[in-house]
Amino acid sequence: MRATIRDVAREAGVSIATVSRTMRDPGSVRVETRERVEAVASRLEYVPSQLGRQLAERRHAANGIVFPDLSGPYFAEVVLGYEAVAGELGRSVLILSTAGRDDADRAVAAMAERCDGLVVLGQTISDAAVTAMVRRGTPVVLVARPSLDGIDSVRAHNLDGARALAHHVLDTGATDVAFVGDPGSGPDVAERHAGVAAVVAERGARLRLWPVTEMDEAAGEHLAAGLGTRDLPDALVCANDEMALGLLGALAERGVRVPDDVVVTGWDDVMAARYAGLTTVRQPMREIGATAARLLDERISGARVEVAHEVLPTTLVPRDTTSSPTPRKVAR
Amino acid sequence: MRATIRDVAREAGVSIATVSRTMRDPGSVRVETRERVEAVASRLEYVPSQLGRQLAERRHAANGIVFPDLSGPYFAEVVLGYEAVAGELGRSVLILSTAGRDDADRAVAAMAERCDGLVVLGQTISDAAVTAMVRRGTPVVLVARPSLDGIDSVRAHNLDGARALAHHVLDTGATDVAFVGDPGSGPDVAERHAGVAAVVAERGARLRLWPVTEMDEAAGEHLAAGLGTRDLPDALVCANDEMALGLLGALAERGVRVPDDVVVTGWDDVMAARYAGLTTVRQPMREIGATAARLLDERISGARVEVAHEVLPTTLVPRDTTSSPTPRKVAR
DNA sequence: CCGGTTTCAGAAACCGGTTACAGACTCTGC
DNA sequence: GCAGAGTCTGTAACCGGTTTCTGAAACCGG
Repeated sequence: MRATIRDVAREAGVSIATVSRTMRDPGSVRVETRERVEAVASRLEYVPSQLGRQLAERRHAANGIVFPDLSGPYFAEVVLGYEAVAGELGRSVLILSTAGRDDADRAVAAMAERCDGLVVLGQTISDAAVTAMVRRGTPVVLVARPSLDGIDSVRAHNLDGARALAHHVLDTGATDVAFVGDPGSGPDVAERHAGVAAVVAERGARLRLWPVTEMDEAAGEHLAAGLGTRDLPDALVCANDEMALGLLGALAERGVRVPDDVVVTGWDDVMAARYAGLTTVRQPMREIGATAARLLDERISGARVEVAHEVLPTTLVPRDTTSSPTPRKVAR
Repeated sequence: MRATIRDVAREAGVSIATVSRTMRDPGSVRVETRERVEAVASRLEYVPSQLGRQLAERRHAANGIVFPDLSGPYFAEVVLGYEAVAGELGRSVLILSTAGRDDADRAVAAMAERCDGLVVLGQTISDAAVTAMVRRGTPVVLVARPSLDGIDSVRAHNLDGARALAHHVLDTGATDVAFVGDPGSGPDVAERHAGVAAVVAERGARLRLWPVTEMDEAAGEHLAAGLGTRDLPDALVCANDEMALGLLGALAERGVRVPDDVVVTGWDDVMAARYAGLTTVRQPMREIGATAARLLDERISGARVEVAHEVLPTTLVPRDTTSSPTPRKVAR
C-alpha cells in the first residue's frame, strides 16, 4: 500500500501536521525539519492522497462538462477550449456525453456530486435538472442554450452572423430564400432564422421555411430528393453544415448547379465545409469553451456574484457555394 | 450547508451506521426504521457526499483518458466510445489534453492521483511517465502506442489495413508508389509503411518514401508545391487523411488530375474525406475506446491479471481518388 | 418457559488529509 | 538573568462517509 501522511510523520519523527505543512507551505517549517521530512517523503515516494485532501478542503478541484456528442467538430472544440483553461486553473475536467443515454438528468446529477461546478452544452438535460443543481449549490454555466434566470451563459452571436449571412446571400441576387431547419429545435436555430428573416424583410425579398425533423446530412439529401415537387428557391440557407453538405451532394446528383442555379449556405464551418467549398458561418468554439471555464471559475471561487451572459462574435466565411469558384483554391 | 449523514441520523434518531446501511443496502434495515430514515433523508434532501464515500471506499470511481487533441475526428471518437462504456460501468471520465502543454508528464501524474486507472492515447507522454504510474499501482491501457512490457494495449490492425490498401492501389495499375509520412513518428505510421512496403515488394512494384515533418494539411500542400522538381509517382499513399486532403487541393491547383495522373489515398476516414472522395482506411475508433474502457475496468476490478493486447480490424474505403468517379454519389 | 439462533442497530475505528489552537523553545533587549 | 515577542511544532478536532464488532432484542422449537 502507498505511504500515507502518518507513515511519513512516523519515519521522520514529526507529527502529521508538520508533514502537511511541509508539503503545502514549506516556508512555515524550519529548514532542518523540512529537509528531514522531505527526505523521508521522497524515500517512501509519498504523494498526498487527493481524496483525503479534497475531503478536508471540501472541494473537488474538478469541473464537469456535459455535451450531447463529440462527433461533430463543434462540441469537441468547445471541450478543448474548456479543458485548456480549466487545466490552467488547476482543475480537472469530467466529461459526460448524453448521446444514447436515456437517463441524462440523473447522470448529470450524479456528476454534479463529483465536481465543484459544471458546464452544460446545448439541450442535453432538462431545465428542471439544471435549476435543481443550481439550487443545491452547484454553479452551472450554460452554453448554446437559452439562458435561465440567474444562471451564467455563453453564446455565439447568432443574430449578427445570420444578418451578415443574409446580406451576403442577397448580394448574390437572390430574392427567393428558403431557410432549412427547425427554429423550434433550440434558440440557436431560432436566432439564425430570426436574423435571416429580419434582413430578408428589410431588403424586400421573400423567405420561406423548410422545416426538417433531424438536422443531419440525411435530412439534406432527403430534402433535395423532394425538390422537384416545389419550385426551387434562389438560396438555401441551412441551419447547419451537415444539412448543407447533404443537400450539395444530392443537388449535384440531380444536375442542379451550385451556385448558378441555387446558392447554398451552412453554419458551423466544419472541416468538410472547406473541402466542399461551402459558404458558412464560423463560431469561436474554442473561445466559447474557454469563456465558459472562466465564468465557472469566477462563480466557484466567489469572485463574481452577479449573473454574466457572454456573447461572442461570429464570422462569415464566404466560399464557392455563394459565388463562382475562384481558381480552385481552398478558402481558409 | 448541505445535510450530512450525521444530520439525518440525529433527526431520525438512529446512528450514522444505520443511515449508511439504509442508503446502500436497504434490505439490511428493518422496514420501519428504513422508512423513518428515508423520510428524513428526503426531507433534508440528503445526498451522500461522494468525497466521503470515495475516501472510505478508497476508490475514485473515475477513469482518466489522455489524448493529444480532439480536433481531428480520431480521438474524439475514441473518447466517446470510452465514455459510453465507462458510464455503463458506473465510472466518471476525466480528460486531459496534452496539446500545448509542456508539462504533460506531470499533468498526467497529477491526474493519475484522481482516478482508479487511465488510458493513454498516442505519444502524449513519455514511457517513463507511464511505467512510473503503473509502478505506483495505477492501471494503464495504451491506445495507438507501442505496447510496453506488462501493460495492456489496444490498437487497430495497421498492417492488415495497409496491405489491403496497397493491393487496392496496385490494382489501379500503379507501379511507382510514394509513401507520404514519417515512419519514425510512431508505430502506427511505421506499421502502415511496413504493410505497404511488404505488398509493393511482393508484387514487384517500386516504393519511395516521402518524408514530412508535420503530418497535416500544410505538409500535403507544401509537398505538392515541390512536385515539379521530382518525377510524379503513380500513387501517393499518405499516412493520414489530412495530408492527403492537403495534397488533393494543391494538386488540383497545379492541374494534376486525380486519379488519372496520380492515385491518392489517406488514412482515418475523417468526415471531410467523404466529401473529397478520398480513398482511405477506416479504423473502428469508437470500438477502440470501448475496448480500452473494458480492459481498464477488468484491470481495476482485478477480474484479469494477465496482460491483454487487443488488435481491432480496419476497413478499406475505396473512393474516387483511386478510381474514376462514379456519377458523383458520395460513397458511405 | 428456556436455551440457542437470527435479526437488527449502535459504538467506534478507520479512510488520509487540513488547520485552529496552544505549548515549547529560541531570540531579543534591557 | 529574565520578561516578552516571535518561531516552530504537536495535539486534536474535523471533513463525511463505510464497516467491523458486539450486544440487545426478537424468534424458534422443544
